[in-house]
Amino acid sequence: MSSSRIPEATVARLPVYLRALNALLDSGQATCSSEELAAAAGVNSAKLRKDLSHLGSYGTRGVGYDVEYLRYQIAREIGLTQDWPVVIVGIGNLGHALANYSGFSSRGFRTVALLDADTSRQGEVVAGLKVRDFDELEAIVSEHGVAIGVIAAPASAAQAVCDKMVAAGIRSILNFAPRILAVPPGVDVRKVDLSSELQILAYHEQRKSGADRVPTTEVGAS
Amino acid sequence: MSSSRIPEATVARLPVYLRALNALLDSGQATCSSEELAAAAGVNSAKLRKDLSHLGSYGTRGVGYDVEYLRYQIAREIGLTQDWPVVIVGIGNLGHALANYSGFSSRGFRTVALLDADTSRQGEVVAGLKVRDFDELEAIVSEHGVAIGVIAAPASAAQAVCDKMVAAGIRSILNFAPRILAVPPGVDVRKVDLSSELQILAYHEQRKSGADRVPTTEVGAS
DNA sequence: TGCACTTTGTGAACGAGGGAACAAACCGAG
DNA sequence: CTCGGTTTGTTCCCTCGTTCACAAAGTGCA
Repeated sequence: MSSSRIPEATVARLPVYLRALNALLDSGQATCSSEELAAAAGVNSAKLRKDLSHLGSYGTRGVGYDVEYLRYQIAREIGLTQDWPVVIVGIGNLGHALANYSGFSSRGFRTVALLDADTSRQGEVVAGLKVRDFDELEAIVSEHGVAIGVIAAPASAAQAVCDKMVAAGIRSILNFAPRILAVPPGVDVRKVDLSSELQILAYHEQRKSGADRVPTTEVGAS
Repeated sequence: MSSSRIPEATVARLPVYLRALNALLDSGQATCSSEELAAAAGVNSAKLRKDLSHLGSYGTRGVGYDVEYLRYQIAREIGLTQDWPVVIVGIGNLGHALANYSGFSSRGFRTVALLDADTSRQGEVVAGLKVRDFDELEAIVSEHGVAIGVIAAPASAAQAVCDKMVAAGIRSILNFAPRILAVPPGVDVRKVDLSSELQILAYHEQRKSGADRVPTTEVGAS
């Protein structure tokens, strides 16, 4: 059951478990039960145990999980025991925030270059890195073996940036621009869509407050 | 089939359809087929049609959908025909980016206040709004009828900010801090987790490049 | 009007994910 | 060694979501 394929939903939760384990480790806890870890991760314990069972049997019945050991196993499974060089394209407001975000530079990920097509931004130093020209992308990818690219450019430029990234050999893209990206097979794109998230909240909020205003009782059969 | 409950997966895609329709409208297209719209939204046409069928029958067989009409219907369904006042708490790098992000201020959402507990940040003007003290949250929420809050504060402060928001009457929260938030029933939280997204990409990237390096053939039975 | 053609809306099969419940395994006391 | 208590790993079942395939409904032309 260990090295077969891990369900996508489980993969998406592994980073959450990892963060919860780090927090437990910081608080000095050596072992934890599935109940404890599940509470810290915001899921129920049955789901947690099933998720972990996809990686292997890393717990001890009657005892629980060794925090440090489990943390390492999850990190290894995700691939954080190796170093991932990352390139960020588009150093506007969002690009600045991402470059300075500690979660990006720490723990397995290393920002090796900040790029922008706007010459007025080039040369500026952000988070210890000088902003370089977008045309240098291919050279940088080759030099550092970059596999992951982050697009923080405006929507109008996103597809062009994406195409260049793919041409340069990048096969995993994190896209912050509000645009659907077309990529060839074998390239993964994950999008972080700020306005979509807000709109989803608005939908539910409308239904919450609308329950006492809009009756929706049009079912009155004659 | 129109006004019953809409599946969560469909709700999550409605903003994508809305954006695709806006793009079509900008390019001057008056009608579109499900195939066209699906391509623009990055889904297959069967899924698109089923999603739209949950809202009602807004298309014409043999013809397609009227872009402007469908756009309005989706916007109404999401709740974007009304105005949603929003408060952003935590005006660091990310808060700056969010405040300036056009997708937040336009189209139904209006940022009414930027708050920060750090006195050194207060008074600064960002995106036309002066940064105010976090303690003013409750007054602002009452005054503007704010239902949606955005947390861009550091992880260590996120839960405290969340609690204050809930106490002030906010029932929908968009959380950018890397921390699981505990909220009472009736409050919705959506999280945008930058480092999780990167880690998920890393996982898949590892499997892609690992296929020719790590054999994973430990199945050799004795 | 009648017919060929296009496109939507939906029914049904299929697959993935979630939750409850339980057997298997481990610990520690006596 | 045995037994009670605890916690994991797994099985079963149900719900939700996706995809296929097709009938229903419209258009335009002869």
